[in-house]
Formats: sequence, structure tokens, C-alpha cells
Amino acid sequence: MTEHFFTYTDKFVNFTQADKELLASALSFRQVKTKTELVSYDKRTDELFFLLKGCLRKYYLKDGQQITIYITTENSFIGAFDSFITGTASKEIIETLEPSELLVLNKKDLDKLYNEIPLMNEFVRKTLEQTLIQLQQALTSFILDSPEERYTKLLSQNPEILQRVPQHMLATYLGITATSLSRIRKRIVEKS
Amino acid sequence: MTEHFFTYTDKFVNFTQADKELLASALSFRQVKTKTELVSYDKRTDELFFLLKGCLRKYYLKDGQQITIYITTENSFIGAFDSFITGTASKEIIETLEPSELLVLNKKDLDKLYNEIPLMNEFVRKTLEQTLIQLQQALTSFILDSPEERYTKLLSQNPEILQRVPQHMLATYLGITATSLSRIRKRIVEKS
DNA sequence: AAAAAACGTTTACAAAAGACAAGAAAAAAT
DNA sequence: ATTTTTTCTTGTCTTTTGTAAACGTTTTTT
Repeated sequence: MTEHFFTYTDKFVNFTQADKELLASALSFRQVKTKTELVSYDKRTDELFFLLKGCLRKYYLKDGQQITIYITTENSFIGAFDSFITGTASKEIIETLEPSELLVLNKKDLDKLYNEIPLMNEFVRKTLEQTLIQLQQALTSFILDSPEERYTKLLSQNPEILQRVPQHMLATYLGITATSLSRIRKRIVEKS
Repeated sequence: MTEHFFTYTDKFVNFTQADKELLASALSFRQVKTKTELVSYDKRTDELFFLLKGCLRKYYLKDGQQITIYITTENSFIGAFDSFITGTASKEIIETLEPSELLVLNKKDLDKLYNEIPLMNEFVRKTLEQTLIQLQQALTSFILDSPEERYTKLLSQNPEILQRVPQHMLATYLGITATSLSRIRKRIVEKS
């Protein structure tokens, strides 16, 4: 069950077998159906998720509208980091878009792991470095690229996402309206 | 000289005096004038910077145009993280906008520090956590807010930035053209 | 199987932004 | 002090996006 998770950690550090057992016992498995809220609006969250199977999104509410700010699929970490780290209420909502399987790590357990496993800080540090690079690239794309460019980049990096996520969610994720994305798609078809 | 730097580290971990001496000896002081390139296009970088005094920006080249993607002032870290971490050539250019004073940390020295100072991973981990939260907020603002909202938010968070950074750089930083920012400013003045 | 909800596209109109060029104003260099 | 460069604003025109509503289709729910 934790197999894919350790495939992930092996990319960053060499946990000992004892480390892995400690880690594994801190992780709890959770199976949830579509539209399950893992983090809710204005609630504190003390959980991080490693997505084994399925699809998640993170969204904000703006004027009653749901604006998707992050989408992810198998074998990645997700959490409402702001709330998780600072202990404040989350303005981000995380929900499943498909029936999903997760590993859940509690904040208290994580803090314990930092003490029990010397490599833990290094592992998280390296994970954050990668996350930072990705986030920087996403931000840069908003500054540098047009919505159309962002859409085609997204498709080339992650073609299956169009099958798994409704277009209107992709639209807000790209920073535009569903109407506008529909027009962009039409424009692309007409070009070719 | 490293006073402000340790004021910064103290927010995250309690380095011992010995730790601080190791750290201080790894940092080199650098004083540079305006328009100095700290990281150049298509060159690898093995340096991180802690800005003691002055102002820096990070920018990209797109179709020959300079697009500013990050601006920072005193007492913060900056670096071309992608190039620094992955060892690839940097597409980001970092330059000073004012005469500046920096502490420079070399990658090899940093790697040494990770071995010599047990708290180092924890310090960087916590620094990255904060950076991540900020970056996430910046990205979210691009998705949620209009250019005008981003501009007024920027001004309220950092009013002095308008005095220190040319408007056309702020414009690209906000994801718009200089022309458009000028019109937004006009619109705001007319409202009040 | 029928009803309800969610989804994707289209249209008309308004608002905003980009491109390009011209000119004024301010800052920097000589 | 004068010249040069950089910066900011304005105007015109085009393109793109947003808003709101309508409509058909697909998916989900009951």
C-alpha cells in the first residue's frame, strides 16, 4: 500500500528500513468517493495527503464562484499548506474529482517523525525544493504566457487531464472563464 | 554584518554559537552597484543571495522583452532556484535595481553546512515552507484577481516599491504591459 | 426510465488589454 | 549645463476576455 509512496521518497533520500516502518505506521490509508472534501472552507487542517489513486483539486471561493487553483493526480503530495503550517483556518478547499485512495499524514505525527527520523527534514526539504520549482514555473507561466499558451502547455504536459477534469474547472485553473476556454479551443481547432 | 541574517534565522531555528560561526564563515559579503547581474542568462548559478541592503529583480526574456517575475528588497533570500538546485542553465536573470549589499552562499558550502550543522536542513525546510506559502499566494492572486486588484494589493503590501522600481517593471511583474498599468493608475485616480 | 443537475458551446454586448506610435517628463550620463 | 537615455502617458485601433443568458448535450440522481 505504501509501495508507491516509498518509490517517491527513494527519489530524494535513502530511508532505512526502520525509518520506513516508522513512516508507514504514521500514515493512514483512506479511500474516499468523488466530491469528498478533504479540507473545508474556514476550517483548520492538520493533514497532508499523498495521492495514490484518483484526482484532486484545490479551489477558492470568490464571489460565490469556485475558482480552481490546483489540480493533481497520482503520486503527489497535496495539502492546504498555509493552514497546515500556520495553523490558521483554510480558505482553500480540497476535494476529490474521482474516487480516490490516499495516504494521510497528521501534523502531530509529522512533528514526531522530524524527531525520530534524522533524514525527515532533508526529505521534506527536498520535496519542498521540487514543489517550489514547479510553483515558480506555474507562476512564471501566468506572467509570460497567454491563456492560449497556458492551455496548450497544460495539454502537452498532461494530456489525460482533459479526460479527467471538467473543462470549466480547467478554465478557472488557467485564470480564465469557461466561456473563454471554449473560444480558445475553437480557435485552435480552426487553426489546424 | 551578518546581524540581520541571524535575526532572520532566529525566526526559524536556534542555531548554536558554533553553528552561527560556521555559517558566517561560509557566507561572503558582496557590495555591488546598480544593474549588476547576479545570475546571467543561460549560465549555471551556484550561488544563493541574502539581500542585506538594496533591491533586486528576477526577470525572463520573452521575444527579446524583459519580463520581471520577482522583485525583492531587504532581508530576504533570492536565487535562481531552478538552476541552483538542478544544475541546469538559468533562464532567469537576477539583477540589482539599486546599489546593494549581499551575503552570498555557495552551493558547495551549503552542502557542507548540511553535514556540519544538524539544524541546517530544518532551517532551510522552514524557509522553504514560508517561500512556498508566499509563492502560492502570488500564484493564487494571478488566478483570482484582476490586474487592477493585483496592483492595489501590491501597493498596500509594499507601498515603497513604487518609489524604488520603475513602473514598467512593476507592470510586467503584474502580468500586464506598461501601457496597461498606466491606464489602470489613471482609472484609480479618477475613481477617487 | 424519467427527472434533475451539470456541462459545454454559442451569441450579443461591454470592458479591458495588447500593439504601436508619438510625445512629454524625468533621470542619468557626459 | 546639455545631451542622451529612460520612463511614463496618451491616442487609435484590434484582439481578447468577461458577463449574462440561452440552448442542446451529457451525466448523475432518483
